[in-house]
Amino acid sequence: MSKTSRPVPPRAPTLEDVARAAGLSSMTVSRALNTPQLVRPKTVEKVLAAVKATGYIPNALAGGLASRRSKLIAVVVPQINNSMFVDTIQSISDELAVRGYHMLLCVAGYAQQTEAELVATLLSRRPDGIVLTGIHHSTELKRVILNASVPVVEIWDLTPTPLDMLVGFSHEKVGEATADYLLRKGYKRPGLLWTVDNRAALRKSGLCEALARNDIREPAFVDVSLPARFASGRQGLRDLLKKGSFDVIVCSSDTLAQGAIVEAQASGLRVPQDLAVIGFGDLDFAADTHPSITTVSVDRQVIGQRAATLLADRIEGLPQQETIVDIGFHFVERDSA
Amino acid sequence: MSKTSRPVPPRAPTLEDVARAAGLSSMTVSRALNTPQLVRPKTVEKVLAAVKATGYIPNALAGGLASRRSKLIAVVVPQINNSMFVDTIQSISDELAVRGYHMLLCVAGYAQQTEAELVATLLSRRPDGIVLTGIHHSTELKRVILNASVPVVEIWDLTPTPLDMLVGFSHEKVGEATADYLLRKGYKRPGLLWTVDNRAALRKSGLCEALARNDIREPAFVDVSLPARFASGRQGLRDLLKKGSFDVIVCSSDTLAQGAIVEAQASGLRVPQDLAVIGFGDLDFAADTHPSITTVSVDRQVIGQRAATLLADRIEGLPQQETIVDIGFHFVERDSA
DNA sequence: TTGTAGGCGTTATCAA
DNA sequence: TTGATAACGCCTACAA
Repeated sequence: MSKTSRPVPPRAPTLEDVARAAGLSSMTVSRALNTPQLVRPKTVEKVLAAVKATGYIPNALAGGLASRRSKLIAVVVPQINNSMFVDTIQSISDELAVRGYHMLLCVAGYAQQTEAELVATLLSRRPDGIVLTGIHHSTELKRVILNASVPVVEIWDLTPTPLDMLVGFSHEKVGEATADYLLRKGYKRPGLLWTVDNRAALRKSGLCEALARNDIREPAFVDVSLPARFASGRQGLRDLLKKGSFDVIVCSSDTLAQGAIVEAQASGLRVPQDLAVIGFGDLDFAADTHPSITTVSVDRQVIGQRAATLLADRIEGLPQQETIVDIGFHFVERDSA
Repeated sequence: MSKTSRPVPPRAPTLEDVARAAGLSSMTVSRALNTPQLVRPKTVEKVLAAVKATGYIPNALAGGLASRRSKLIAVVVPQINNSMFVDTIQSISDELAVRGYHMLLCVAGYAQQTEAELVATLLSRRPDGIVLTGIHHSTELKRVILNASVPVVEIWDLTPTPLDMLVGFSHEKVGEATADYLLRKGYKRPGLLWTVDNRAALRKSGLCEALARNDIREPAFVDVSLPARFASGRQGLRDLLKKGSFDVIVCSSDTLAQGAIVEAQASGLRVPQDLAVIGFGDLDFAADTHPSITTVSVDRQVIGQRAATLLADRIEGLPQQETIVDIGFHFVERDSA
């Protein structure tokens, strides 16, 4: 009165179970699933039927262990809830999905120590590739990652000496382009509303040095904590206006610019006549605010798409052209400055 | 003249390598790393030294295969670049990190078919738990997921019959609360600016039915595609104003509300005197726009935090209280309505 | 085109 | 407290 029929297997069906059901060897089933072109069509059919019958779901842990390819890409970003990065993350995810990879997403915060530790634990998943945000990493992280000899793409920055591959643009040049615009438009008294992160700092120094070369000395600025928010833009402008008088406010992101514009208007200043405002990023609202925001456009989706493509190509041994990609940027003149 | 010294092992060091370096068995090394309290302190020291010396990084694929616990949580969301979800994702990620799990993030789009397929491939990673957005899933998805008998948390919605666990709130009630507010404030001619997703639809029907019970018939509305954007708010209001005249515009998100407010102001309407606007979500800018946005506040971070906690507790066999969590919401009266 | 043998790196289990 | 052995489920390599 005990084990009469099936003892109800509590464990998930394996390749072996499918093979048994199909009257084949497990190896043939594996081939039918992964490289069907190497298997007789009729056999493939049998296998697929058996898969459906058994409810088989492959075990990628076992597969990855055996094949040494996990089909996993680890992505490390400082923050998710940051308008700058979400679009990039989404496009990485989309492109990876097309290529058959899954995305392991890790939020590192802006502390280097944390990033090094995170990457170490991520490597235990044996990802086929890693995406890192930025190019400033602790030596510990570099050591670990180079030692693992896993393909890496750094994004959102530019350097002639990346760890491996890179997709980004020059933040210094963004700063310079902004300075050029200010000079061309005849602005003389700029004020800065600036978030405190590495990339923003580069844009700031590019801007300030270009201004200095034209005899405009270090502008007054207000630091803003991350992520950039509308409210910080409003508050930041209030703080800035206490420090002096300005004809233009340059913001390290459109979100701050949007806040600054509203704050200016709320305090009776006309934008751009009384106070001009410049943003960065060309976020989706920038063209539609009132006035629309003069800003620097960066294709955040392309960054993700190219990064994912670089990794997948490298992993799959496909020929690669450039592995250092400057996606550039362009200045967008609108109504706010 | 060949293999004199180390033949440079191209493969990553394994437990075996560490064991050799420490003069122990691999099993002891494994214990020292995972359950140090079961190993003599001095032995643990030796192991840690050997780990550092060899540069050992555990292989979670092998570990997961052997232990049947992957320490991986799969998270499925419709979109990342959607202000509503990012905060939840970030808090899931944060909480999971604390608990020692990694997050596999998948973007499903809003098509059910896609979600079912995605989850099937996700299950091949043998995640210890899954987070699904919403409660509307294809029967295929339900079958697959129940069959896998993996802990599941559905988020951002409420139902007495979840697949497993659930953290959310009632969208119908949000709609009703909004209707109550409209009635209390004496608004008679509402117009709707509404995104086309399941949850928004629930809020809409909750709103419309409550209005109907008070003899206000189905309001005019304009559909907006996802993700909700500032520009859609502006354009949407233009479209809506062609359909009739209104004393209040109810938006399915604060982002739309922000756009609608700017559009109203740009066309000479005072908010709220000429036209009131109500949003949803209490996004970070809602309190600081001009006028500030009357909206419904939802703690998006708590959703993520609770979801992660529920999963981790369940996985680790910890006692659980409620597995259906209504985090509620509250109406926030500000200046726009 | 299909099958066999062996190993991927870890942990569960039992023994010492 | 430590070690030996046998899975875990799949894929590489080779053989038929």
